Amino acid sequence: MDQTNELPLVLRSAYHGLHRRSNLRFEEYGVTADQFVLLATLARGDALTQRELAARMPSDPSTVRAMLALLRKRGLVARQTHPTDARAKTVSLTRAGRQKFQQVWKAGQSIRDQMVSSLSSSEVTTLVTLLRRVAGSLAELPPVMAAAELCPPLGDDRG
Amino acid sequence: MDQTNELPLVLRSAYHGLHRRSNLRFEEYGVTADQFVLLATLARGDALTQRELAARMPSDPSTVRAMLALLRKRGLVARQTHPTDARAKTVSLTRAGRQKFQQVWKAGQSIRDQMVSSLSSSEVTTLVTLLRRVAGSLAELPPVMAAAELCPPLGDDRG
DNA sequence: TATTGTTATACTCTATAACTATA
DNA sequence: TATAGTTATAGAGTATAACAATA
Repeated sequence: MDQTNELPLVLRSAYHGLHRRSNLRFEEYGVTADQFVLLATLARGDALTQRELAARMPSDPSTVRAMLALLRKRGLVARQTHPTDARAKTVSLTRAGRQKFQQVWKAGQSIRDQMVSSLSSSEVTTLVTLLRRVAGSLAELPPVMAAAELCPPLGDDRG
Repeated sequence: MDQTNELPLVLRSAYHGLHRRSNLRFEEYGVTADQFVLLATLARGDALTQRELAARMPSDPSTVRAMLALLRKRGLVARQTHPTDARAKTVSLTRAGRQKFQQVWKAGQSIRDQMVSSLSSSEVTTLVTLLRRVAGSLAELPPVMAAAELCPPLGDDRG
């Protein structure tokens, strides 16, 4: 029997559980689960432009902007003008932001442990590998669709 | 190397891609990805109470209530008073709701296909199995934690 | 007393469109 | 022309607390 039909719902269940539990656990630190993902992404690769940040999380650029406004107000992230591109701004963690990230990372350890409590370590590796492939498949629009939607049918194939 | 640390982020990436793509695809049908999950849950087990519905999706009861208000206004779901419990109300798909669900289910097929395009069928089975276990581990509060948070340390073990 | 659902309320995330400034 | 970011705006999901009705 093909389990493809069940994959979306079980993926949602797993993510929802993680998200909900993270929000509860992180509440005392004053950050949401999504804000933590932003902090974690900056901790991995500092001084990203807002668009790079959005692409890596992943999230929408305008969503990221709204999140950054909240985090900046709280002094956890700061902006600098991009060294070579005057349009762009780079974003990085402040000292307080790095500290907050480390605290929350530590607070989240029990959730990560819980999450894999019914998996062997090789199963964890398998799961990460398969999820990475799924994420990759869903990341960009498939070229066929993108092309089909951009180009109306042509009468001939000049050009 | 332990990949547990990466699991949350890659789980989020996969889910985010699915969610975003579903919202785009379902837009012409006037339903969101989350509303579709609600319709799908009712399609599987009709005449649920709102709490059962929330538990199965999974989602928060008050979130489900807000979603139901939107879907009821559009004639896709209807409520009946529970046969034996006058407090409760059961929710079910209307004729239009069933039809909408089938349309959107069909529209989502290409997303489900895309999602597993880089997986063999046995890998799909493995992924569903592992995700189901992760979802189960995160579903309820672990008894140890729940007990620890409710009960301050005792000086003796009477009772 | 505990539970189902409602009401009121608020915040976060998400996303689009029109716009400015720069490449 | 295309891109980075802002502004304004809107809607959806999430969640809590106080409340009424019922078990």
